[in-house]
Amino acid sequence: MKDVAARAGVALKTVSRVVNDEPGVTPGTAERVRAAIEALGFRRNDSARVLRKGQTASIGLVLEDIGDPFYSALSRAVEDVAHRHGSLLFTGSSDEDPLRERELTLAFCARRVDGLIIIPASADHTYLLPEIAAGVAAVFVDRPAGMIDADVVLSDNTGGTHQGVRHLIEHGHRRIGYIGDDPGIYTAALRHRGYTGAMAEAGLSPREAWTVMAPPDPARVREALTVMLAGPDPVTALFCGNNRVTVLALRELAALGRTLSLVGFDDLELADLLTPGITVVAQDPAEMGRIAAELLFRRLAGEGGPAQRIELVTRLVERGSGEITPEPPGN
Amino acid sequence: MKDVAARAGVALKTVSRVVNDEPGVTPGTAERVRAAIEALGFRRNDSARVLRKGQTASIGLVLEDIGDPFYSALSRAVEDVAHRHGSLLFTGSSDEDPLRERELTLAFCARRVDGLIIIPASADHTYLLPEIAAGVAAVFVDRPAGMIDADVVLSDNTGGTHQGVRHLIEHGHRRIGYIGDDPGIYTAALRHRGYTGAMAEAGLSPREAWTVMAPPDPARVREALTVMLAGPDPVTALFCGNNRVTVLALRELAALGRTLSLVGFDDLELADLLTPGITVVAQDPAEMGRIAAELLFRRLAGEGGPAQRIELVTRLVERGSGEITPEPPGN
DNA sequence: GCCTGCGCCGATAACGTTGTCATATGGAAC
DNA sequence: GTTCCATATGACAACGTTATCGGCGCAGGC
Repeated sequence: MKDVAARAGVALKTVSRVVNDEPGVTPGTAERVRAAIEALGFRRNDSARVLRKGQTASIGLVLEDIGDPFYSALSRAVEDVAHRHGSLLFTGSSDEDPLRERELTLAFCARRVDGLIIIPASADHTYLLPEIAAGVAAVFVDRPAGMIDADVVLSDNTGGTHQGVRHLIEHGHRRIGYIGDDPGIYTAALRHRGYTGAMAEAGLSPREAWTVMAPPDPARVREALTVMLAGPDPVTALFCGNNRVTVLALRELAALGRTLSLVGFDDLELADLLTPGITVVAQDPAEMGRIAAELLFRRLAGEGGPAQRIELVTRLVERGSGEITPEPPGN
Repeated sequence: MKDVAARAGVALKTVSRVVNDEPGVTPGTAERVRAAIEALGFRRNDSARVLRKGQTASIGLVLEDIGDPFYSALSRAVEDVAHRHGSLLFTGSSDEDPLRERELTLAFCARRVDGLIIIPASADHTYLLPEIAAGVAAVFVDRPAGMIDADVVLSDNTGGTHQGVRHLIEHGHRRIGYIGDDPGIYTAALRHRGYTGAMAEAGLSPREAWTVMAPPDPARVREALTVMLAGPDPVTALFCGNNRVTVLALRELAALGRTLSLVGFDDLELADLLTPGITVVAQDPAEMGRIAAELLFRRLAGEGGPAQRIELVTRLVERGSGEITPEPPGN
């Protein structure tokens, strides 16, 4: 910038004015400066700008795994909102590891991001308190923050699952299995609650062996299905607590040569092309990302008020309901 | 940092030393400094550090759409490599818009990223020359850079398609349709070449109406299929130039109530569960990302030498080959 | 002719780090 | 006791911007 000033025969500050489109520069001078910029291939160093201004025009997104379609859709929506606000986006995957989440988040803070969007892996976010006090905005998505009061955008996990299970019940199913994720995960626990609620509401008391809650794993899913399908009164339907479980269950069912009426939480690409079609409780990851990002930027623009908790409804997408086999005789 | 120094009764520089684990600080002093850091909730401002050191420990990734599974898998691999090298990752989606690609790239450069990984949307990357001269490393992925000589990691698009089409031919197909993306896209053009090559090699001369090259769009795919399936000699097999086309074709075929032997470029989640199974020419996006990122960091570590061009082989994943209907009698 | 106000521009001080060099301190060697 | 070296610490400049403020020229009103 100094070189540009020298070449254009003006002061540093004048170059700065031109670069930032500030008023108070004669067109002639501005033109000379622009020519010098062009000639020298000058580009402003945003690091220095950040240092001086205190605002970085960037936000950080911490999620579980950018490779997962659910999160990548969410990420894309966040990026679009950030772009509209002239912000760049840092992304990082925590792999569901609280330590890594913390590392990533603090690394973003050290870069002085203006705000954070976090899909929590940790149950304790008090480590963020100094940052928040220092002015960083944070919005949590998919799961609430741990031990601190913060904005959060959620899906109606319990209600959605309830609706999905009721759908199965209304189609005549009585023996319905449930495979969910690790119960330590917030969403997994809530969805499971939706299942037990819907079953209880219908006066059904599922066997203990029909519920499996564990990190998705082919062997475990296969074993769970084997148990559920054994004996004289096997399950006739299955609810899967997330898309990874759904995929594993479909694959293992195919391997076992069995089919079940299946409802899954989270939509799947191609779900409509499978036979039988898979009914799903769909979240809208893009909408979640959009809403969270917009809330973040409202906070950054100075919007006050207490922490918000926004819960989005899920949508039951019925596919191939006709395929759901009615309860076989004998029950 | 000044405050920390004051509270610990030491000079600024000593705090800096402690923060950076530099040698030459008595354990006692270091402990006092650490206590002050803890008490004040101090965290180093990396913007200032960047300004001073000239290295940002961050890289930028410009891709077409982070929401697309192919790119998100690639992105995840890049992130992992970056993490191993202590770097953070900026990501941005260009939406196949050259202007947006340029904007994003230059914004990353203004933040002084150490390096760039770019999936090009533009045919002219001369705008990067000043940046590269200034020391930014750049590796291109999936498509080569335009008008400049730069490292690039590619798939064997032509060879992969050739192999996929030959697979169909070996299974007895003679009338094979091709639906690809906009021929202006590098990969789309090369894949199409693989199709024409394989057909010619087998002495087949496909009708013009059996090839459609255009941005994926449901209506257009449906129309293309209608034409290909009309008349006394309809196509018996179809090659789809990328996963978006494959999905559209599957959907439209289902709507038309027809099935075709289908081979697609790019793998699909759940492709194994469809009936008939979909044979694909699989790229490994994670591998591409990993290799590109590792090359980038080698360049950043000072590795010289001419620009590299790395071409990765594709893998033909046969699924449900039994389902491929042999050429009907009459031909 | 002098003062006032306004529009353009420049000098200088920050922003929060780190690199360089100088200084203090203490112990070992003579 | 003096010299010397090593080690711990500090003062200060520099990184590349932007904010503040002041100066300078020029037009207009008395």
